[in-house]
Amino acid sequence: MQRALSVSRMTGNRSTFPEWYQAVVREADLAENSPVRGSMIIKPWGFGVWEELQRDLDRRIKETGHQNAYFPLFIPLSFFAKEAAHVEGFAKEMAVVTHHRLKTVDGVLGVDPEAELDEPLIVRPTSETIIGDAFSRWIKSHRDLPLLINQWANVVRWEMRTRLFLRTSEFLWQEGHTAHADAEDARAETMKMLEVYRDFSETTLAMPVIAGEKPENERFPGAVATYSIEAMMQDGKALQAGTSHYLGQNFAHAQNIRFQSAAGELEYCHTTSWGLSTRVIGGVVMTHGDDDGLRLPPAIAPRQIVIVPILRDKPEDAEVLAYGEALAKALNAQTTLGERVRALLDVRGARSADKRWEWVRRGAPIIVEVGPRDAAAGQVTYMRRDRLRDGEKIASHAVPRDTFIAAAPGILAEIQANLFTEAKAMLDANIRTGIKTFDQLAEYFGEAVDEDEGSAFKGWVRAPWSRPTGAALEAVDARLKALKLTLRNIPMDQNPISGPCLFTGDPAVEDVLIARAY
RNA sequence: CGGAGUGUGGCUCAGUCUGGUAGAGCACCGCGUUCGGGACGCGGGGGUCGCAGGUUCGAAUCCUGCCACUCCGACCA
Repeated sequence: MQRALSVSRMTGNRSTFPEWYQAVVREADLAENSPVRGSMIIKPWGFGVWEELQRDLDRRIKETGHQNAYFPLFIPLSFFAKEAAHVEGFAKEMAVVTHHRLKTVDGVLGVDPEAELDEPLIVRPTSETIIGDAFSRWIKSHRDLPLLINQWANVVRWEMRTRLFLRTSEFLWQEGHTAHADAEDARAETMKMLEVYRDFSETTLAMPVIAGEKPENERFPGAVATYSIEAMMQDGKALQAGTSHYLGQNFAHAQNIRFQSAAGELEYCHTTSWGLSTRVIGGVVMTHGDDDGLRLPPAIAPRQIVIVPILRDKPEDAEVLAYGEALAKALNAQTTLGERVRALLDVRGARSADKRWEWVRRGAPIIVEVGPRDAAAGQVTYMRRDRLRDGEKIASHAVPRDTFIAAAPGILAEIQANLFTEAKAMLDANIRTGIKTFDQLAEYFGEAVDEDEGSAFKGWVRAPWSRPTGAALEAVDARLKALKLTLRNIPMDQNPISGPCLFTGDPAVEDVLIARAY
């Protein structure tokens, strides 16, 4: 039997994992590279996934009291320049608009040198500055606070090296921006949205994560504190899947975001920002994909149940189609995971075997076949994408039609839970504790990293540390970098201190996560 | 921007060393037989061989320069 993909994800050779990832993205019709360097085309099936998860996250954002708005794509350079650390952090990765007109000279189309802008415009890499500017005008009184705004937008960061979904020059995301009267309220907001991301990731994406605070060297430019959720991919590397920042009064000072307190004093706001991007689609691929392609959690599958009719260009086809249509209708009338079931009868004129495998590669959670025999017997034959194979054999189940209709919402919920459970087991089993010294860490991850061979699966290490800062932290970072490792975050859920600092030998204050990362 | 590799039809690649009418498999179109675990036969469409120069009677092939992509670094959601 031919396999769905020509590359396997689990070969023991890490260098093939990126190839497997790209194969799944392509074979599942999620996205493709575009003619524009580093920018991708998100295809209908991939964008459908984005729309489903966007709808779910948008609901959560609104339920926590935020309102959507939209701010400009272009940010005046002067706006950006107001917060020093922010400028420094993004200076190397910005797209800049300098002209507003083209001109044909000697038959060659080029930029009109006379159309230079007085002030360059930055294509937003993030919108703290342009939204902060609006906040400075919107906020007058303590009665205007908290101001809770979110926008869905595209942003551009001029990355050196790009990968579909995981890192593209242009990507889609939501960015929340809020202003508060005091630090306590702003910090509570930061933590609240971190928790929204954690729950969204685990419940909707079925992607288990570790939520925690980023060490100071990994902070968002201009932030006082940065928090992240980190997910473990099937190659053991960490993917930062969402971030939430407490910005203190840094941006408020830079942009004059002030309010008059109840006591009549002028005070600077405390602000936050938080974002989650199309990157999580890459995370879903690398969390749930297998050697047959993508496996989508039902909550974000554009089609949760795909019915493939077995057609033979014969009169009984009409009966099969009618049977399939009635089945789709009955399924769509139900709810699962709090929403209408999304079932599709695939009536395209392709061979049914090809259609079935296309839906396997795309990750449709349940694939149903209905043929003349099913129609005659009043039954359906279905397969679950999360448990497609029993060894080499495809595991399919024939059940009475009404039984299936009644059971389908529950099966979808079970698939959703099952994908999470599988991924959670993988995460839990691969966080190594008990490493006491840096030498042990180096030994564990392999001191010499062969660039061609890659290295075997290692997962993450969780170890006590003394939370060094400044130059001491930079030294730690440099030692880790030599092992291609990074500090991921300091988990919110802390264990009792199990020993001295892995790096310095000083008394530890907490655990930190160490991993190779995307 | 550094290191390595690759550019030949939608995809995977052969052909390049040794210059001589651009190929294969899959995909696509037509017809027929099929269809319940990735069909088969016959016929067909589609490529200025990454781009620009050069050498030559003749360049996918040799030379020079450039570009793009992939992987590994640096950067980063």
